[in-house]
Amino acid sequence: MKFEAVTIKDIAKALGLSTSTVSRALRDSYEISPETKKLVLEYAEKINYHPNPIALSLKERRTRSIGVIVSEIANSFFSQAIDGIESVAYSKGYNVIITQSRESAEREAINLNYLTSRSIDGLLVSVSAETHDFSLFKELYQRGMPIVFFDRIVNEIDTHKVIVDNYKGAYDATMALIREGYEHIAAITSTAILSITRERLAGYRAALADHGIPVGEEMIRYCPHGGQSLQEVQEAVTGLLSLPVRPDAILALSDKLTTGSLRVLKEKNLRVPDDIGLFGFSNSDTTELIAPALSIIKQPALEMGEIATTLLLQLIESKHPVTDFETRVLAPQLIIRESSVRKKRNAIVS
Amino acid sequence: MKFEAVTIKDIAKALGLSTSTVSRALRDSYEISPETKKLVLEYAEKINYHPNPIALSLKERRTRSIGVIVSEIANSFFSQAIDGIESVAYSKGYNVIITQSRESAEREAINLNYLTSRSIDGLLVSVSAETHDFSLFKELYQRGMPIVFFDRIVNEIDTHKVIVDNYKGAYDATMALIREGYEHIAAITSTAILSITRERLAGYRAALADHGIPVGEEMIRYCPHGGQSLQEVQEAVTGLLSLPVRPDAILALSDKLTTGSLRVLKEKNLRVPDDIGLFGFSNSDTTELIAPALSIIKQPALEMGEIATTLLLQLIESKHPVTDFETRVLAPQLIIRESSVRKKRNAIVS
DNA sequence: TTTTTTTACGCAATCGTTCCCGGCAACGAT
DNA sequence: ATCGTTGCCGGGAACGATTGCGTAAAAAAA
Repeated sequence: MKFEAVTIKDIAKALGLSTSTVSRALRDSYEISPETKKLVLEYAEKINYHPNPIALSLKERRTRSIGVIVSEIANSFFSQAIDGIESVAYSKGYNVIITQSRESAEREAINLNYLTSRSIDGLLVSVSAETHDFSLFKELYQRGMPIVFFDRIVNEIDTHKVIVDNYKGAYDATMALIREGYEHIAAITSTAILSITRERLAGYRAALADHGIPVGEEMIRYCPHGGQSLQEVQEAVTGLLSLPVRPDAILALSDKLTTGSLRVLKEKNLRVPDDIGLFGFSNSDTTELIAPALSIIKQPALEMGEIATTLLLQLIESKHPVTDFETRVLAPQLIIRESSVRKKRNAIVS
Repeated sequence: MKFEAVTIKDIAKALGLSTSTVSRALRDSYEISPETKKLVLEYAEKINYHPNPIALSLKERRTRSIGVIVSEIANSFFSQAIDGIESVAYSKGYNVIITQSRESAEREAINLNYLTSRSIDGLLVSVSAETHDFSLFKELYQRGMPIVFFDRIVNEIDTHKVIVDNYKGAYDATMALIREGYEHIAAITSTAILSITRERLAGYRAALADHGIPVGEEMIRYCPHGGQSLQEVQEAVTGLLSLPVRPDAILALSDKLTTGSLRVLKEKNLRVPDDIGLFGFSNSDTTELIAPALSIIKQPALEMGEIATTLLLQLIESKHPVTDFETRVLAPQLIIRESSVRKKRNAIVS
């Protein structure tokens, strides 16, 4: 089960040179005569020599690999983001090590430990819904590990961040519901500490306030595990429906919650959008095929992954310590389809 | 931008010992006195020592990381499989390096090169739809790289493989369509060389044959890029619909093709399942929400990833060369919903 | 011809760790 | 008093590559 062996020593031995000479020849050093270079290069090519990246890592104290922590790979938003991360990383010669927290702070900590013990050069993080304590990240960051946050960011840590304009996304979606005549708009979201929750709720609240609609706190339901289990969503929706003033629309603030809410509403035989409207954040690529076609706020996930990776690599490869950090805010895409449009009309697939 | 430094040398220096002693103490060697061990272990704990995995890799000639090549991460089947791969790998202390071929043989070759040059210990592969030439894999495999294929396998290479009973899946789905009264059942698939295409088509053909239905080759359409672009699917479906005997049902043989076909049928204002039935392979988790609720053949993707990884790690960690290989065949799950059930009935969400 | 400079290469240290080989006490046995 | 043992530990060579420094021979300058 051994695999390959050809090293610089083999070349040196075969050609009667020293390893230093071979190394320099391969790196095209000026100290090596053209003939020797040619000799070495041709021989290296012939026996299919490739420098051992492990040895290089040891010497240069860098691994050319970056770690990624997301809550779940099999989630449209994250798999699209990883897509972007991967393409940028590989094009620059880095590889990507992916871990998932499954919305658990504990697993997140384990992954963090694992990744750093594997000596990565930098870290891309979208924190879990459960994470209340950011001290692990802070500590790591202060010890010099380059970190870029995306989507679910940590405000207390001053580094590059990539997000979508969550406030605007939620504001516009709520506006769309209001314009459609919905009056009692509820919100379902994951945990309250999450940056995306705060920003999106703020947009939701602002839109209601701007229209003189009172914002009842009972209209906001939190799913501690981000909708990982349907039960969580069931409880949230059921709670909303049993309110004195029953909501006539739901704004779901993340991917899993959007489809989850629809599932529950269908179970309860409620017609969307007539009995109750639905608008939600989602990056699933089948939302238009769903009945009713879902109105969604879509994030440019791929682009976010690309940008985050580009920023991280800048951080990693910068000679001087970076002190000037930026937060890239991308525009969400609002797609209004059937689930938020009250009056029945012919299904015009947008 | 430097990150941590604490090595075995630091411990040795601080404690007035040699590096060999410290190393042995940490590895709990019998040659070290209990007091020294205690001293070393406590100090190591105190200064938060972690062995440098790079140095170990160099010494042990193994990296404790495995490479993965799939066609697309943001595809339900693969993201679920990766989920399984990840969980097994991490539990055994391996990390996972993921690459995607995007159904291109060229990108696949590049990734293959990249992964091997990063010295991975083993490889998990689901080949791209375009790959005609398996010589790169063969060569690599013969040079001693452990490889396990899953889903889209390479029959010519004798190693562990993990698949689903594609024949049965397609056979049963076709049967279901026949039983429902559909008479002209077409098939849409990706390239013909792909193992899954061959197996699934065989099941499709057998079911038709068993019912005395002639199998017209014009009823089978191939999408060279596996449905990566909708246009491909559009052409396939349009071709089918303009046939002298118009098909009254479509069997889609992969994830992208199933939703793609539905998209095209909707564009053409055809009612599913009344104008035309649809059954397809899919691992998307929103198929039941789609209108009409899709009848699907679902693969146990997570389990496939887990098994493939377990087998690969066995290969990697085996002392003796393995010669006895197995092909694990898992059962697909047939979920019959609305898209393949002709007569209208109340939407009973299964 | 002698001295200086240039050219072209080798030696050895380094990265962090493991492990083979020795070595030196202390101890019991002869 | 001498000889093996045993217990504990250090020196140093690997693993594969880079790189500062030293130096022979060849070329240029004196």
